[in-house]
This record gives sequence, structure tokens and C-alpha cells, in this order.
Amino acid sequence: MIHNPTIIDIARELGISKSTVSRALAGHPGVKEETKKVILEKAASMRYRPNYMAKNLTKSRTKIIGVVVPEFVNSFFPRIIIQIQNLFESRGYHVLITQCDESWETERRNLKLLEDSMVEGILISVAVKGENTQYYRDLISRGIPLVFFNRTDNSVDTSSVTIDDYKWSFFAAEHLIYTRRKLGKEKPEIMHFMGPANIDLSNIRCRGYADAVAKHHLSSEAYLTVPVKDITREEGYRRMSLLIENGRIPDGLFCFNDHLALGAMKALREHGICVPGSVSVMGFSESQSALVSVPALSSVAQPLEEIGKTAAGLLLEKIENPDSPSKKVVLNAVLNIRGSSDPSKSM
Amino acid sequence: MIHNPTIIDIARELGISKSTVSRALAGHPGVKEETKKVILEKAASMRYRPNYMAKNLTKSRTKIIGVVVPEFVNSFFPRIIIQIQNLFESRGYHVLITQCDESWETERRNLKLLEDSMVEGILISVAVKGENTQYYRDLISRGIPLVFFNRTDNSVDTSSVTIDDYKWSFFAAEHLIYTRRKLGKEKPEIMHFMGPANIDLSNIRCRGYADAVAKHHLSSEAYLTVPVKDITREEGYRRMSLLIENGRIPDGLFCFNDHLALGAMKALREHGICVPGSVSVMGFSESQSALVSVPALSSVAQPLEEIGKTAAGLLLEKIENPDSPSKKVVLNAVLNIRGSSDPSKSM
DNA sequence: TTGAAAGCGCTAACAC
DNA sequence: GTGTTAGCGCTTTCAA
Repeated sequence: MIHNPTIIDIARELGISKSTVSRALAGHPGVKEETKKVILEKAASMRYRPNYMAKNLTKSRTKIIGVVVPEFVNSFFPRIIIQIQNLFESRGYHVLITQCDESWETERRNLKLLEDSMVEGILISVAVKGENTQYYRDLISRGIPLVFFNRTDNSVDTSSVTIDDYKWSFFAAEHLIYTRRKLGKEKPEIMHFMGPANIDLSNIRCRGYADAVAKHHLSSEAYLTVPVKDITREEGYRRMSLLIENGRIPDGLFCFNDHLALGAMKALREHGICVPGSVSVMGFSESQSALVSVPALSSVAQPLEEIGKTAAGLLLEKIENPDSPSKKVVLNAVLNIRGSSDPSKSM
Repeated sequence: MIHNPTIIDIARELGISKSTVSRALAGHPGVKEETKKVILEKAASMRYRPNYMAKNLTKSRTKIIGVVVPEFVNSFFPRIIIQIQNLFESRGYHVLITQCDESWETERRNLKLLEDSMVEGILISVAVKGENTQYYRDLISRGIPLVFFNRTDNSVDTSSVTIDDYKWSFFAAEHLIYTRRKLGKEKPEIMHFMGPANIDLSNIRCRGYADAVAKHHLSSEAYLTVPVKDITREEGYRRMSLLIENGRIPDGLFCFNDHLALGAMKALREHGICVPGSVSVMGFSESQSALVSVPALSSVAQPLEEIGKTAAGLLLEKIENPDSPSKKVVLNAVLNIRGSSDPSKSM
């Protein structure tokens, strides 16, 4: 094992006390310029590197924060995380990233892990609704501030950053209605691929869809809301294939996310059903693939950078001032209309 | 600030010494079952949590390893990282993830950060060729084992995991040649969108392409190798658009990665040029979008899970036995032929 | 302006 | 089996 030089080594070589070395290195006042200079030079020449464990132990601060996301294979969360890192690293913090594969058990393990690492705060996007609510509260009561982003747990009293998923789902569904009407169908059938029930957002987005349909007095037969078991392209493909086989082809389809929508489009294409000629399709949470597909996929784009920055800022606030009031920030989103829903946008 | 209970608090409440508490908690032998039970119960009831900083300080082990990747917005690296996390977390390690946005300066900052956090080892995929070579060596000489994956720096003597990028590029190019020949073009023009020169892989993949073209005595005019400035869809689109304007449409196009290929396909489509009818296109490092595009994109799929597991295993080996010999593991890949290159595979 | 000493929470000889 | 003691590397009173 290589022995790294310590302030004691520096002190010994210079024939002074370690306190002085510590002060000089920390940039504290009350050290003669002369001495300070010598110490700094010596430290550099010895390739001294402070031991953060020791530092943290005495200061009982770690300058580490943790991030917990449900997954990071899609670019969605990584893009947010990059902003979080930017802000915190510029403030001298380290960022510990964990992902839990949509499992609440793993999420809890990650939270434990982060607490063990003595993080000073945690940014979290909830995997499964409800399961860890008490644990979030425990963490906060043990003095570790928590801030939610994107997927929140509203029964916990702390800061959060979201978009208005209800509103944008409503708009998305309404857009499909208007588009189909413009194409001559006065009473279009709008279908919804609803996300898994254990994700809170599934219900919220579904409500937005349902209310839009209700507002326009359109059919809201039960079969029009299709609950899916996971939110992958494969599942979207499978569901739509089944519907086609059963002759249940809607005029418009609003999906919980882009992956489902892209899978559905693939099934429609394979059956020779034209998108958007016969069916208008919309996703949510604009993915990279939305622009690759043919036709390009209409979707609700979230302000990922802003979400990251805002969430990071809110956590920093909580860390620096534990008694600061909680804030629920709701950011704006954008409805990007493309060829998958609107024929006039097709290439 | 909340005061967390320490082993001293437990010892005081129980009227015993802190050493016994420490031993009991660590599961060391030589503690009476009776005592141990009482201590464990007390610890639980006091909601005791060990202080890892103190633990690490005394043991001078942190059980943290670091990961440095060039980016993690594409699913490529995240998928590898998940495997790394799985292995290390099952061994009681924590994994610190950093990304450097393809910048070698940020990469160096990340390495410093990790060293400061006293990681016991680092897994790295190199951003820019050469720039940090000396720094990698320094880290190793300071006792921090380094293992490369995917993008290596061969001038550093340590373990690595890669695929044979040369070979697979050669195969990819050859596949394009065979396909165009089958379509009746005896001397097809195969073009290559070559990655940025500062990424080592760019040159390797380009050599594979060039050698395949040479082997078949085909044209290798300079204009057929197009150096791109970044590896995004936008750049692929831009380059191909320019080529089309200048009437330089090849029979086959092999791209450094899928993004470039997808961008090029978009440009071709917009100009009414049929893929794969007129031009066969291939990407590399299969992305999620490869299956979304129409036609689906042919690409070289890398065994991401295996890369992650193998790299993690190699690092673990280095950590547990610093003198273990370095191993250069080369994994297999798969050439996935789809509709973008082979008309018989089109849907 | 500098040094001595105590202590952050924990582990690990070494005694008893 | 259990307690005592000496650190791990650093910061921070308190004196000088």
C-alpha cells in the first residue's frame, strides 16, 4: 500500500506544527505569508492530497449528495442528472448516482446506501407510488433533506419540481380530437395506452386524457383505456397488434410515453394502417427516437435542463438552510406536433 | 443538526465498553451471545447507523469505486454501468458515476474528484485519445487500479475490455460490398462517415473499412472517407445533405455510429433516394433507435452486459490483488443485418 | 503568528 | 469475554 503524505509529514519536514500546516492549506487567516508560501510549495512538491474522509469526519460534512432515479437507460433522466451534476460540482459537492430499475425495494436499498454514505441531501424521482412514503419521511426527520423531481410523492411534505402532467395530457388528447375532427370525423374514438398503475403519473395522465374526452362528449368506453404492463416499445407493439386483430382500431391514440407510441406505430405500419392518415398517434416525454421514427412522433417535451437545475437549486436551499420552506415548482412543457398525429406535418 | 447515536452512546446506555459494542456490531467472534444480542437490540432501538467516514478512516478503505464515461445520454454506457453496479454493490461497494461530455479536461477533473473521494479503483472509457495518458499512469502508480472498457488507451499497461472494432468494421464494410454486388453493381462505391480524430476508435474503425475496400479492389478515393466533427444525427444529416447536393451519392455507407447513419438516412429519404434500394446504410454500436427507424438500421451490436460484467470483474481482481497481471479481454460482437442495408430484409 | 491538545467515530492490538 | 489504549488525518479551541 502506498502511503500518501499527510499534514504531519509536511509539518515534520518543515519543522513546524501540523496546526499551522492545516491552517495554511485551508487558507485561514493568521498565517504569515512567508510561512504559508513555504507550506504550499512543500505540499505541492510532496504531492500532498487532503484526506476527505478525515476532513469529513471532523467537520461532519461530506459534501456529497445523492440522486435516485427509476432508470437511466433512456436519455430522459441522464439529461436531468447532467444539470444536477453541473450545479453541485460547481459548488464543490460530489454527486452519487443510483438507479433502481423501477423497483421500490431497490429504491429503498439505494436510499440506505446513500444514507450510509452520509449524503447531505437526496434528489429523487419515485419509482413506485406509495411504497417508500414512510421511508422518505424518516430520512427527512433524520435530517437528510429530500427533493422530488418528475415523479413525486405528494404525501411527503418537501420541495418538488414537476410539469403539470394532467394538463399536458389533457392538451395532448384534445389535440388528437381536434386533428381528427379537422379530417372530417366529428366523433373520433380516442384511445389511451395507460402506464402501470403503480406509477403515480399513469393515473394522472390518464385523468387528463379522460377529462379531455369527456369535455368533448366523446366515447369513453372502457376498452378505449388500455392498461399496459410495462412501458416499452415491445409492449406498445404487442397491445396494438392485439387491437388490430380484434378490429379495434381507434382514430387517435395517446400513449403514456414515446416507447409505447413507437411500438404501436410499428404494429400499425406492419398492418398497412396509415399514420397519421387513419390513426393519429401521440407520445409523452419526448424521447430521442421521436425524431427518428417515420413519421416523426408528436410528443410532450419536458424542459429537462430546467428540471435538473431547479431541482438541484431547491435541494441546495434545503441543505444550506434546513428550515427553508418547501416549494412545489411546476414548470412548463411543450406540445410538439409532428407527422404522427397531424397529416399536414408529414414529410 | 441531529446527533446520530454512536457506539459510545450505546456503550454508555448499556454500561459496557465501546470496544465490545464495536466487536458485536462487526460480527467479530469472542463476544458472548447474550451480550451481543443485547447490543444489537439496543443499537436497533436507538436507530444506530455506523459512520462510514470513521470506519473508512481507520480501515483506510472506502469500498467505493469510480466510473468515468464520455457521455451517458445514449443508452450505451448506462447499460454497461448497470452491470458494473450490480457486481460491485453485491460485494458491498458503492459506485460513483461521472461523465465528462467528451471533454478530456472534464475527464481529468472527474478523475481528480474520484481520487479525492478515495476510490479504490476506477473503470474508465476514454474520451479523447492521448490527452490524459500520463494521468492514468499516475493514478496507477499512486495505487489506484484503472481498468479500461470500450474506449481504451493502449499505451497504458492495465486491464481492458473491448470488442475488435477493426474486425467488425471490416465485416460491416464487406457486408455492404457483398450486398451491392448481389444487387448487380460489381464495383460499388462504399463511403465512410469517420468519427472525430481525437477519438481513437475513429481511426480503428476507419482502418477496418479501408482495408475491406482495398481487399476487394474497390475505389478508395479520398472523398469517400468523410470526417465528421461530431457523432450526432444532425451531423449525419448535414453531411449527407451536402453530398446529395454535390451529386456524390455512394452505393453503400458505413458510419462510425448509428446516430450518423440515422441522420444520413433522413437526408436520403427527404431527397427521395431509396434505402436500401439505391443506398445500403450501416451503423455501429447498435442504439435503441436502430429498431425504430424505417427501414430498421443494420448495425454492429456490442455485448453490453458482458462488457460491464467483465470490466467490473477485472477491476475487482486488481483491487483484491494489486499485483495480478493485466488482462486484455476482447469480446465478441454481432453484425445485425436489417432493412437499411439489405433489401431482402425490408419489411 | 504559532503550537499543544482534544476530539470527530471507529478499529485493533494488547492487556486482564 | 471484555476493557484499555492508541491511533486513522484532520480541524479547532485555547494558550503562549
